[in-house]
Amino acid sequence: MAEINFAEIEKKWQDAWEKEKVFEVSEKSEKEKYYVMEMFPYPSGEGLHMGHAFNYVIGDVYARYKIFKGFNVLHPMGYDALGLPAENAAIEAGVHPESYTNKAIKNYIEQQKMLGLSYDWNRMINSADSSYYKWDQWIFLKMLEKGLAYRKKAPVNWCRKCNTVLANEQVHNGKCWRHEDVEVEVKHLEQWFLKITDYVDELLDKIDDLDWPERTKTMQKHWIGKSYGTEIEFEINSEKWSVFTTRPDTIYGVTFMVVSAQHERLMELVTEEKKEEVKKFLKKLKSVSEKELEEMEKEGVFTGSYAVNPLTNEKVPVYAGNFVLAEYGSGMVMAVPAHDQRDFEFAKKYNIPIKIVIQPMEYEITSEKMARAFTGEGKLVNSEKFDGWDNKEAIDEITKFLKEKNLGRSSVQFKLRDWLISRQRYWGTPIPVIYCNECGIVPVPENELPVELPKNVKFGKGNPLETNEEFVKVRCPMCGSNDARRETDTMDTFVNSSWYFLRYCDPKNSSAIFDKKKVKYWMPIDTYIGGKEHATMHLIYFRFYTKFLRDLGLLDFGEPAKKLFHQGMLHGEGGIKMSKSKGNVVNPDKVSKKYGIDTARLFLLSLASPDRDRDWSEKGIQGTSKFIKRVWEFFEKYSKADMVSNPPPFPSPTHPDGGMNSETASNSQNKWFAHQFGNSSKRLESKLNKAIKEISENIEDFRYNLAVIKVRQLFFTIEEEKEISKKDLESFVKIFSVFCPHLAEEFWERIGNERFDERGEKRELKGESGREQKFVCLSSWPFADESKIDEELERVEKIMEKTIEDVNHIIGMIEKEVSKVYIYVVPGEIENFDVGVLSDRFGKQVEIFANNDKGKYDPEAKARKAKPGKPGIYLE
RNA sequence: GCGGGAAUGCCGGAGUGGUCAAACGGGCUUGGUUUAGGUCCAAGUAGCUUAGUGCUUACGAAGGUUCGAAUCCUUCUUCCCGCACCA
Repeated sequence: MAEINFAEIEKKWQDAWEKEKVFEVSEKSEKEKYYVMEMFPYPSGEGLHMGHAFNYVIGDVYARYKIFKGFNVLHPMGYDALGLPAENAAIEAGVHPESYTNKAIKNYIEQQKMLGLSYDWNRMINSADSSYYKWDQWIFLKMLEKGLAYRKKAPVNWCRKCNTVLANEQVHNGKCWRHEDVEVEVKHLEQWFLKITDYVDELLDKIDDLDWPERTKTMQKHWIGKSYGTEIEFEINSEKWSVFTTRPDTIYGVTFMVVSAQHERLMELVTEEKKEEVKKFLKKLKSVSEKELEEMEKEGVFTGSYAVNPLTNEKVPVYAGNFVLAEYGSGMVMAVPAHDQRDFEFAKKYNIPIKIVIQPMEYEITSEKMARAFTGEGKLVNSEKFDGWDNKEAIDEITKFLKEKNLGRSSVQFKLRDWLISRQRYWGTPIPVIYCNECGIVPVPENELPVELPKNVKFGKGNPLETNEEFVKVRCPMCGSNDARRETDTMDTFVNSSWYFLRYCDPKNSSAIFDKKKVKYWMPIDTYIGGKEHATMHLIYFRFYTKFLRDLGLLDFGEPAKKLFHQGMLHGEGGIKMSKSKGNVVNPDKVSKKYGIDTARLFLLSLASPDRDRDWSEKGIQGTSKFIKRVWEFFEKYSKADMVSNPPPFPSPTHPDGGMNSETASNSQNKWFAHQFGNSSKRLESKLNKAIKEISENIEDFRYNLAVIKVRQLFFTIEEEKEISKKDLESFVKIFSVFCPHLAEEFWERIGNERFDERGEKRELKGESGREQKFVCLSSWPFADESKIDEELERVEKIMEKTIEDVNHIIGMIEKEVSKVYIYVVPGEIENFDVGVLSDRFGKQVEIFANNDKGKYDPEAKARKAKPGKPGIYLE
C-alpha cells in the first residue's frame, strides 16, 4: 500500500480553499445566515496544543455542517492578545510584549491553518492592535458619559520590591512571585469600575431564555446571587453603619459585629490602642483573592469600637474578620452566634457570649450546652415585644418595625459586584482619561482615540506606563493646561473579549465600532463554543456589554449568544493535565506529520462526547489511523484498476503533475469511472439513508462521537458491497468531509467532481456554482430519504447475525469436529437465509431446511426448536 | 469554605425510569493468512450452567422513592471546573 502523503494533500487543499476564498463570507447573500464561533484564544508563547485544536475542530465540524445545509456561515477567528503573560515575558526575558505577542499570533495562525479550519481569515481580529482597542476606549467613554464608569477605592496585592500591584496569579503563598522574601501587602487604590450592577436584574431574568447548558445558567444565577433581606442601621462611634442580613428575626441575638478586613473604611473603626494589633492582623492577609481568604482559618481581631444595636441599645464589640466580604452588602455583618454556624465558631474562638433568641418547638436549647448553632425554625425568645413570634413571621414583622422607627428597611442584595477594570499594567488597553489639576477627570476626546500604548517603557519596577514621560505628561483637552497627567492604568483584558463577536461582523471599520446593518444581519451568535471555565466571568461580561450597546442604540437585541456549548478538557496521556512543565503537551504539528491532521481530528471527536473531558492517547490515535488508511485504500483501489490501462487524468498525490495528457483526458471522465460505479443495493440504500438521518441529528446535537461511529459503520457497509452508485459514494464523501476535510476533498476530486469537463478540458470556474462543484465542502448535504430505510432488512440482518453467533457458540462448546451446519427455519423466513453467505462465514458446508420439510436431515430433532426469528441448529 | 459538575468491563466510552446495561473503539486470548513481524480475517473476553439456554453478579459507597432505578431523592467518598488581577 502506498503511504499517504498527508502533508501534501493537506497543503494542497488548504491552499485551494484560501485561493478560492471558500470560507470568506459577506452579508450580501440570499442564504440564511448562521454565526458559529469558538472563543478566541490568548496567543500564548507556548503555542497551540491539542486541547485548543479540539476546541476549534468542534466548531469547524459545526460550521462545515451548516455550510452544507445551505447557510451563509460566519466562522471567524481572532486573538485576545493583551494580557499578563506577555508582560511577564517582558519582565523575565526582556522581550517586548508586542514582539512576544506578534510572534505568538503568527505561530497560532500558522498552526490553526494546518488544522484545516473553515475560518474567514479576512475577518481576523487582534485585540492588541490599536484599531481594535480604540473601540474599547470608545465604549469606555460612552460608559463614562452614561455614568456607568466610576472611580472608587479597592484593595490590591502590593509588592514593595516590585513597587507594583500583583495579580492574584503572581502571589504564591502570600509572597511575591519574583521575591520569595517579600510578603504581599494589601493596599487600597483608586480604581475604575464598570457598573454592571445596573444591569443585574436583566442579567438574571434573561438567563432562563438562553439555550445554554443548565449547569452554566445555574452558575450564573448563583454568581449574580439575588437575595432578599433587611438593611439595619447600627451606630458605631456616633456614625451610622448599615448592615445587610437575611435574618432580621435574630437581631436580638447579636453579640458582636464583624467588618471585613479588606474594608476601605476599616481604620476609621480602629481605636488608637488597637491599631498595632489590627495592623498585625492585616499583614497576615496573603492576597486579595477570595479563594485564598476562604481557605484561610477564620480569624478576627477586636477593633476597639462598639456598635449599638438599634433595638436593644446594647453595645457589642466590632471585630475585623478575614471571612467577611468587603464588597458584599456593606462589608459588615451582624453576628448571631446562637443561630449561625460561622458566627458560632467565631464566638467560641474569641469567648464572645452566645445569646439564644429562637427556641425550637420540640426541645430546649441553652447557650451553655450548645455544640453548634441552631439554624432551624422556632419561636422567638429574649426578643422583647417579639417574644413568642414564629421566627419566619418575625422576619417581616421586625423589618416593618425597623422601618417605622427609621432604623432599617427591606432590601435586595446581589453577590454580583461592579466590575473592577483598572490594571496597573502595561499590556492592556489604556484607559482614555486625563487628570487635570484644574478640571479634574477629563475624558480623552473621541477624535483623539486611540490612546496608543507607547512602545518605549521600562519593565520590572512599578507600572511601566509611568516610565514614559511623554505618555504621562499631557495637555489638558479641556483647559489647555500643560500640567495634566494621563491615566496610566489599563483595562482588564476581559473588556476586549466582551464585544469582539460584534467586530467580526465588520472588522475593518475605521469610522465606527461596527456597521449597524452588518451586525443586524449576522448577530446574534447562533452557536458559541468555549470552555466551561468562563461560565461566570466572560460569559456574564459579554452579556452586559451587549445590553449596554443595545441601550446606546447600536443593537436591537440584548443577548449575544443564543446557544452555548462547552467542550471538555483535553488532558495528556494518562489523564494528567497538559502543561509545558509536565512535558506532556501534545503538539498538533507533530501529530499531523505522523498521522495526518484529519486522523487527529477524527480521533479527538471519536473519543467521547465533545462536552466531556478526555485524555490524549497515542494508542488511541493509532486505531483511528488504521481506519483512515482503510478508507484511503478503498478510494485508491477505485482508481487502481484503471491505472493499469489508463493513467489517471488528475494529478495524484504521488504524482503531483503526472497523468495529464490530452489523449487520456479526452476519454470522458465520467465514462472513465463509469464501470466502477453501479447501482447501490437496497441494503446499501437503506443503511446510507439511515446513516444520513442519524449523523445529521448527531452533529446538530454535538454528539459527534456517535456520528463518527455511524460514519465508520457506513464505510464498512460500503466496503462490503459489490457496487455503489456514484451519487451514494459522493454522499459518503460529503459526510466524511466535515470530519476529515482534506482527505474528503481529495476523494471528491478523484471520483470525478473537479477540474475537468466532459471533453477533459480544465474547467474554468466562474462564480459560486463553479466553486460548489469544485469543493466537496461547498456541495450540499445529502438528503435522507426515509422511504428507503428498510427496518425489516435491519431486523433480518440481526437474525442472521444472531444465528451465526449461536452456531459459533455451539461450535466452541462441543468437543467434536464440525464439518456441516444444518439450519431449520420456520417456513415464512426461509428466504432470509442465504446458504452462500453462511458457508462463507463458517467455512463449512451449510444446509438450510424449512422446519416442516418432511425430507430434511435432522437426526436429533433440532427442527423442533425453530421459532420465528430463531432457527433450530444441528451440527455434525 | 462557597457555587457548578463527574464516577459504568482490562481501558476510552454509549446508555439518563421498563423493551438490550456495556453500542462503538482500544487492549488482551485463541485460530487462520503471511518466509517472519506488522497488516488483514474469524471467534472469544464477569461467574456458574446448557448444543445456541438459564441463573447469579455488576453502573464510586450506603440508604430511600417506585410494580420497576446506572438513570429520580438523601448522605458520604474521590476527582474536575470556577471563586471576581490567569485568560
